[in-house]
Amino acid sequence: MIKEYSAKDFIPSHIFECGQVFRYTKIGDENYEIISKDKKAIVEKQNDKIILQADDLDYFENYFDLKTDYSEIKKELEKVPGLKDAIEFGKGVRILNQDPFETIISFIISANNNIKRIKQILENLSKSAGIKKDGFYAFPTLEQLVNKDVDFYKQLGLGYRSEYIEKTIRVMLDKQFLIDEIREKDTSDAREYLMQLSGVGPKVADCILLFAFQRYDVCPIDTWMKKIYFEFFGINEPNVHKMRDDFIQLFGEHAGIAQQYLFFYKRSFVD
DNA sequence: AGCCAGGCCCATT
DNA sequence: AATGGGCATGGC
Repeated sequence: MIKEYSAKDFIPSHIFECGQVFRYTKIGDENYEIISKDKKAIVEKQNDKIILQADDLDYFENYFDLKTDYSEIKKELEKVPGLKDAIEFGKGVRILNQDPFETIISFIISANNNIKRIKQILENLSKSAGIKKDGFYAFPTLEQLVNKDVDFYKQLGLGYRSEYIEKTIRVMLDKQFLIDEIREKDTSDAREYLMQLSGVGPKVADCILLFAFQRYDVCPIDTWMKKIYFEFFGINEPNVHKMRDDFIQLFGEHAGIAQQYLFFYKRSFVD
């Protein structure tokens, strides 16, 4: 099925290459293939229209969060000194509604890793544990990973993160961690709950909350945000926790979205 | 060749 | 609560 949408506040390259998601392939100018969970879509921007092609359009309408008005959010954030350039640069960024399980596993793997290799590992994982669909491999489910041991992950190149994934899968299987519990908690409690998982620390927890639970009042502090901190506050702050608090105080309830504009902007100078 | 990557775990203080 | 060392692997 195929359907058209307004391209207001929607630029595929900004959405996919701002670091929130890994299973995408550029197939042309503002034309991307995206795999989420066990579904695939093709997205292309043509002038002021977004053309979306997928078997499950409902899923991807929610995935792209088409109901949220980013003009309002950007208007608020632009008032913060130092954000305007980054927002202008990444004006087509939207925060996706990603699958919680896939996001948890993906961002455990993302820790102290580079994006190119993260993408490769997630493809390896899908190919070797997910089911084959029409022309792609679905992301593995919890059930498909419960029988995998540490060596399985090591062979896929996960390195020392193999133990984290294996433990996390086991805890989920034992029902000591329930994804649905997260929705019931406020952001702070949800963050603590997520950090029970092996391989989930403050930064990964923030990414999961931001990318899979629409919690915008977080601020993932990675190596890039550490570099950006000095530009905003003029000091070299060694305490990551304080950095996060300072950013959230400055950016407000949409700090997580501000962080995405900054991450995308800062990284663009390297690539 | 050596530093770095969307950091976390664990021991120690 | 906070600090510091160690860590698999590969991109650049």
